[in-house]
Amino acid sequence: MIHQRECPVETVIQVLGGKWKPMILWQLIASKQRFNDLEKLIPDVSQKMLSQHLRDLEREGIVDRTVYPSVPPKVEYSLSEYGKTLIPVAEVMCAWGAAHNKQKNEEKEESAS
Amino acid sequence: MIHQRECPVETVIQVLGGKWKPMILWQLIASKQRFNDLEKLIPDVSQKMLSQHLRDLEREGIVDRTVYPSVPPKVEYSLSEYGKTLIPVAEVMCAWGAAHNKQKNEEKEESAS
DNA sequence: CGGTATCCCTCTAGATACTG
DNA sequence: CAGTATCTAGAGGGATACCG
Repeated sequence: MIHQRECPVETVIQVLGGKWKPMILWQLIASKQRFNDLEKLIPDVSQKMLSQHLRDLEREGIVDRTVYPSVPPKVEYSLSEYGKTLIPVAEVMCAWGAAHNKQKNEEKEESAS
Repeated sequence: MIHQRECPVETVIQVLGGKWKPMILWQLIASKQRFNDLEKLIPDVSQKMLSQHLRDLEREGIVDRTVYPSVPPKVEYSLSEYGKTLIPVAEVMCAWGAAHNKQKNEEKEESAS
């Protein structure tokens, strides 16, 4: 499938390539979350970046945003049906990334000995 | 396989996340290339970025750099055996990215009509 | 041929403060 | 609760020039 000059690998990197986007995606794969929940689940993210990344993912059609008109306001973010097509992609990336990290750690231990 | 707080998806994005890295990878999957060949194959890349990205990929063990001590100098870049483990990952990403681009184009055409 | 070195600019992300 | 606005720092990348 890699047969074009403009490789769409870049597309995936753009969609997933914000600092917190993989983490957000991973949390939403587990289950839908409120804004505040995501803030707690991803300790170091700022409100600004969380909001911005969620809006990016929403614009790509990956995340659904549901507003409940209550007081206090309640907003739920969830993986859309389309967003679920990203799960197998994320799994493959995750597997290679985990193996790669493991190998790099082993290299570090070798050089330390 | 997505079952940890620190999702290694980020690792893949870091490894492949330079502006020209997917393109470089794609060219090296096709066949080994000299520095100058890559410059021609990737029209808009600067020498600086090509060099830098190649060094990044080399450090990650994905690309092999072979220097032939001749005059004029000759350097060949090729995908390492380890680097080949990235091919299936790139294929999955490529497939999703292509489908995503296609869908976004269709949306644009709809709104234009 | 196959690079480095330097300068500059833009874009992302963080900190902080404020709001419906 | 769920954001937006503003300012700033730092990394990534481009242009240009030079080198073994």
